Amino acid sequence: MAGVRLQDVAERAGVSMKTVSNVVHHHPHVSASMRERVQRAIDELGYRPNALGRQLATGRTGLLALAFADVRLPYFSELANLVSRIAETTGTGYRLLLEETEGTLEGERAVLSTSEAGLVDGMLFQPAQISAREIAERHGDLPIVLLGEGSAPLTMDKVMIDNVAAAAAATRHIAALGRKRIAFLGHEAQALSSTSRLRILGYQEGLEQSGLVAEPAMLIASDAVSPTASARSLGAALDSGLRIDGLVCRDDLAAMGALRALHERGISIPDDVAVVGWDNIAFTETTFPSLTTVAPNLDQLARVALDMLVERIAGFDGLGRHRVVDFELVVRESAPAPLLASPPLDDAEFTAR
Amino acid sequence: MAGVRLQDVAERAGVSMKTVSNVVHHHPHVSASMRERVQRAIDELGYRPNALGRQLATGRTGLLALAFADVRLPYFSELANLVSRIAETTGTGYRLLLEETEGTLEGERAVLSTSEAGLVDGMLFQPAQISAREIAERHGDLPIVLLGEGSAPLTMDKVMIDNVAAAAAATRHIAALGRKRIAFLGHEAQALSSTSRLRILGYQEGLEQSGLVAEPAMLIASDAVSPTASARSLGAALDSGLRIDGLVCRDDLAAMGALRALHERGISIPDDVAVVGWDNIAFTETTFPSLTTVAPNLDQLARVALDMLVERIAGFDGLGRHRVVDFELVVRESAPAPLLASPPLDDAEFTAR
DNA sequence: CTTCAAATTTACAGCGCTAGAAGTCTGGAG
DNA sequence: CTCCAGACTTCTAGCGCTGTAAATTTGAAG
Repeated sequence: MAGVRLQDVAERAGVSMKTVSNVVHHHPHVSASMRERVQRAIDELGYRPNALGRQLATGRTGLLALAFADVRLPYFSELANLVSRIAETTGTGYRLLLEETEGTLEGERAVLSTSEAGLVDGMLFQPAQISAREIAERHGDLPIVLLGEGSAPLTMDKVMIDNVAAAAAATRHIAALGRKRIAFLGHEAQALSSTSRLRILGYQEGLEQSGLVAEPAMLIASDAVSPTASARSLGAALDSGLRIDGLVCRDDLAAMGALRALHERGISIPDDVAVVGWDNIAFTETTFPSLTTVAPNLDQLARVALDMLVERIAGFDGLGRHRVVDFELVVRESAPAPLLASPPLDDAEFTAR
Repeated sequence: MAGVRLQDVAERAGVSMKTVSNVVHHHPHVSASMRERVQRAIDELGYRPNALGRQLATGRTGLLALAFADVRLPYFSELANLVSRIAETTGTGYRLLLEETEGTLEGERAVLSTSEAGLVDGMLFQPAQISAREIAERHGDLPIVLLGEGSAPLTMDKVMIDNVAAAAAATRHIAALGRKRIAFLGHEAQALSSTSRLRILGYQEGLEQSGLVAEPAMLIASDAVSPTASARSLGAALDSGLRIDGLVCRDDLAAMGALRALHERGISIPDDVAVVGWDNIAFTETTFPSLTTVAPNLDQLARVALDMLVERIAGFDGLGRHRVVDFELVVRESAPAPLLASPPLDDAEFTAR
């Protein structure tokens, strides 16, 4: 059963290898009788084409690397699931190789400089630390599309959402509830990521658009991207006297941590503090209260990224294309829609190009 | 830069391909001067060995398939992260190919019958639907280790935890809090999975060991493995008059849904209802209240599974080995330790073989 | 019955690398 | 100064499949 080669089938059927290959690939120019004869030999021998031989001959592997910090973060696992499902039906049907960088510089370098070439046809990469220059220098000739708002060389493709606009929309949403003391939770204490930077920028913009003033004291950093770390940070801030009535979180994990910290202190959500998260991960639907959150259009993101990657693999080598995909603010219990009064926000405010 | 072959390096250095290959692999019998000369050529040409050629020549790819229902389920993403980290440092350093089955029979069949051979060296597979017989028939000659308590042929390796013992321990833990009406939440309404079956069995055993009686009405099925579905099911059961004071959940997602359903109805946890989850996913630490849960020793599971798989790949072909790994009950707020009175449970009760 | 173009099928040269056999070159022993 | 073991290198096959070009067959027209 194992180790049956194309040649074996060819001999059995009394034809050339190439004819067998044509049959296997449903190529045209194979007469029905021949096709049947070959197929019988294939079945009798239990032949299964060997991927390695094919790959070497064609130079393609049908594999894409998906590189990001950590699959355990729901945003990434949801992305992986989506990309995997879309990739399966895209092009020749790509499969995914999982590459975790742990969000560290070394991890990201490692992902870019695998000593072996040819293993994957292309890569989807969400960098967090590495600089644009290093990405450009290290990627060799591997087709790559970058995800997220990290640093990106002008020569490479990239897909992201408009973080500033989204953060501003989220912040305005809270302000529209009449909140005046709106804090931001969950950015890095050291080495602010570009993601956090943009979101904080948008937060400030949203405050100003709502006639409020940004204060450094309202920025609550967190040690890690995790509910635990965020709960600890917010808890400490509250315990040391910080008074807030609204909270924009860098991501849903931070928001979940916030729910915990607020509950523990008997602070009611959204009555005392309105909370908005970011990413619209599955859990936001069932937390208590459920989370209002910025929902990037992940499906669109994955499709656009894969399309561009497939084009690159096919040989496109123009300058980098930077695509912006939609987001929307999903309103749930933690920061409900403003009751009435203020006119409903225009849709356009929630949807960027 | 791209397309530099071993041969090019050999010519540049004025040596044979084999010598270059020896240098690349740090093989012995290469004089220092020769090594240096070759290395210079490699650096000058920016040579990177092509994985495909190597793979075809050695017959190994260094890839393992990791197949399970859906990466979005935290249990699986945590497993993937762990396996990926351990595999990286195991054997020759394996990398992971992600294969999602969606938990469907077709998905599982597809994973087992990829038409191409040779792509991966082995597979870690957590089946949910497919029968032992079909697994045995379809896997061809691909080395596989099965994960979880699904159906497994006697000829194949498998790693799991003692679900019955764990469910019994969880149930006794709740009973030890003095609860009498302990329900079970989260199994499939149709086509019970083996996982659910074993856990329900253990639940019944735990009840009986605590002098309680199992009642069919206390089994609350759920449409899907998700907090949303479980919240809906439990909510409906409560609304239609079901009275409970304890709840054993099939998994942490069901438990998270339960928290939501109970909160919505103003039922206090753990005062009114004590809840135990299963899997010890990261979120259990920060839900409100935090979740007491059955924690399989995932690290051990991953290591044992990888060890067996590596042995299979190396040629071992003895009968299937079924390994049972440890679990422990992690006690948190949703079902705290019994206050005093009843003697502390013996450790042995929480740790199986 | 030829004849020729179209339709099929075959031959064969790699894709890039590894591994075992075979060859070449040391330096010390005889 | 010759010979030989041991140390290093080179040779030479493939690994299994595909793509191109050439060879063969087929079928309709003449």
